Amino acid sequence: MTSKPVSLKVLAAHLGLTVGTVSRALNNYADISPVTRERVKRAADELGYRANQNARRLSIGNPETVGYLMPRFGNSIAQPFSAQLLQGLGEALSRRSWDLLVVQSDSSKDELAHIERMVRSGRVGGLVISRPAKNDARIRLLQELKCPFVVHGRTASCADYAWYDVDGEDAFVTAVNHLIELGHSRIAFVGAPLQHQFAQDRLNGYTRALEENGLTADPELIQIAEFSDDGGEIATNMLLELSNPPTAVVCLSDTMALGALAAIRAHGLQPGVDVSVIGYDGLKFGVHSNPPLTTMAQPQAHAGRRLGDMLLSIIDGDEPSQHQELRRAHLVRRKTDGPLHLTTAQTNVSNREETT
Amino acid sequence: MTSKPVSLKVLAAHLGLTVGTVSRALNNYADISPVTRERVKRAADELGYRANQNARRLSIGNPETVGYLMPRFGNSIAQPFSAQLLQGLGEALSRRSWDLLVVQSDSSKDELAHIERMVRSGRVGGLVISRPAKNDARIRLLQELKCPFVVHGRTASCADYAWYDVDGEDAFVTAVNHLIELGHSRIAFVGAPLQHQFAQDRLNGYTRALEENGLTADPELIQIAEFSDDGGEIATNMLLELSNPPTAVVCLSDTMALGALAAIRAHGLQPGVDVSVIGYDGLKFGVHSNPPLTTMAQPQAHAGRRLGDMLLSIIDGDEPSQHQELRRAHLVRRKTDGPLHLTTAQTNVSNREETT
DNA sequence: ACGCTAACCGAAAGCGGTTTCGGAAAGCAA
DNA sequence: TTGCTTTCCGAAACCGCTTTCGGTTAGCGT
Repeated sequence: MTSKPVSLKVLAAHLGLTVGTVSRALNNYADISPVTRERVKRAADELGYRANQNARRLSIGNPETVGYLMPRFGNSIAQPFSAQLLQGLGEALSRRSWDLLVVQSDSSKDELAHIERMVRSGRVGGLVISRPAKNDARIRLLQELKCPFVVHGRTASCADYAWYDVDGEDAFVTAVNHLIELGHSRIAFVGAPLQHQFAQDRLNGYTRALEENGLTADPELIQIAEFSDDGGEIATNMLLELSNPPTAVVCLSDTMALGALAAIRAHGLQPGVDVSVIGYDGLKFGVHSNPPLTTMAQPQAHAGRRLGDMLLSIIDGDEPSQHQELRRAHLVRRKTDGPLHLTTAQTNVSNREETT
Repeated sequence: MTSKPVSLKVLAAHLGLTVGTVSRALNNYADISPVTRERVKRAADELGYRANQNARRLSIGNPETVGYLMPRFGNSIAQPFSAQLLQGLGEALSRRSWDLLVVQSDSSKDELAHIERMVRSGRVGGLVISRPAKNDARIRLLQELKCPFVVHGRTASCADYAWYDVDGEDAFVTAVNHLIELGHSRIAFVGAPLQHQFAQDRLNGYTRALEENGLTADPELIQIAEFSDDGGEIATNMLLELSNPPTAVVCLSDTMALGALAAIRAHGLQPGVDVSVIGYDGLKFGVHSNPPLTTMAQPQAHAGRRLGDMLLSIIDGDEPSQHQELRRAHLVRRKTDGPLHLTTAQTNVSNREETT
């Protein structure tokens, strides 16, 4: 279907030169006279010549491409991050005119197979993965394949690979501290299964902050559910129906926090006055929730760009361990954090309503 | 850095065969005896052999890759669709083990340059673009390059290329009709600049529905602003401060609708009772807005998959015009559409407040 | 005039596969 | 045994580009 592009051969013939000469001319070799160099270049873009990249990359032995493993997402409300991250990655790569390949897999098993195929077949020169599991098989695989990679997030043993992460533990420490300063002491944690490292990190921050303030972490107040708004709602329902419900809850993500708000409202309670909630992510949508969601916002803007630059450096030969970047999230107060309102929260426990 | 992968040559040497034989064995040629075929395959995956794709694709003259042009997004709140769409595209492509390249550009000019480079350099065998402008230069370029492509969305003259779109005009007709059935007659349109075809389509639906109901479209009631929540808020503020404000407003997107809700609340009015609003997109977040947003939901789930399949078919030789798919959006009623409340809406006009 | 260096380009060998073609060995019929 | 297919594999060309290596020509000093 596609019209045949002009090759180096026809360009050379057109010029009465050999392919080698033309190639060197286009690549600014010193052994080509300035006049023929210009002549070649003029002819090249008159004929619309573009070097075939498959051929070129085969020849130079460099795929000039990196892969991005899309995180598999359930029914998460939004992945606004993916887009931003891809954009940043693309920026970093385009400065060298490298390409960005996105890869996705259904199961974690064929994700590994995918990775192996990608790197063994020379399709990518590096990979960026995100949301590592606690003992992520992908990381081990990439290490033994000796394939450069960076990870968005990090695991417990992250000493010898490159990563960019925002400190979830720290974030939840400040979130909980903030709630304690507001007078709360029964603070709950709404989380998701702990196979993902970030889920564990944030839980750790929660418990650490409690301990540091001399509060004992009540196991009842730790609710694990599906990583979605529905999960957040279910978990929060459980919490509110406890005999001694929390007066504040920190949520693993803004998405889960939205579910928490729904649950609270459904119980006839008022988020931010009867029970406070703090989310995590800093989704812009949070401005429009009911009421606007207080959250720990992560500096997401430059993640992709940084990740891309790091990966490129490593491919250039840098030691992966030199490229580790930890950012902090910051509290953005909107309307769901408020001072303790003991009476209201403790009385309206038995309301059970349904959200639409 | 990467450890050298085993090539066909070493595999052949290891087996005491020639590369040609090994290649044919792996590709199930009939002129290879079953026993050596199996022997070769066993050895191949024992040694972890993977055909170098650059070499392979160069040889077969097929990039086996399609590109996705990421829509440039300004400060739009989120691109939740991109992720889903990429996922669908990936699915379609992976069934043939084709690759997906994402491309993005800062300006529309180097987007064209990008495209030309991509196809001329044989990096991609096809392209998918989205959100076409009214007379999209990319489409013309791709046509003259004779490069297979599909577009997500469509322009006015869409007869001779392939596209997948949901009928924005129809959607806004049903939205406006719904509002009229609820008793509204002063219905406003909050939109964005009309260079994008979808913005025009939806406006057309708005005006058409008005006409079909014997209502005259009041130019005052058509507000064009930036394509974002802030834009929606600004536009709605203008509307509410009219001497004869609307009692309902349809918004170009859910994101803009969220801004509209904010403006309405800031005027001390109640969305869904004092002034109705209907968005477009069907964002899941709409459930959590204040109040939950009524919207025209588009069937987004399969877009990527369909687009991918279409593109592959066209690359296989199908006529592009055979692959045109128009889907309909459907109304999902939440809480921002309600019957006409004349009194309240007409009196609270002069409130001016600020949102945070 | 000679020799020597520098400037410039052609030739050719890869890169790692695919695919066509031809020929040797094996099978079968006569 | 001869002759003729099959079966199976090796040889080699090719995909389009890069890069090294020589060799020719021009320019220079003497």
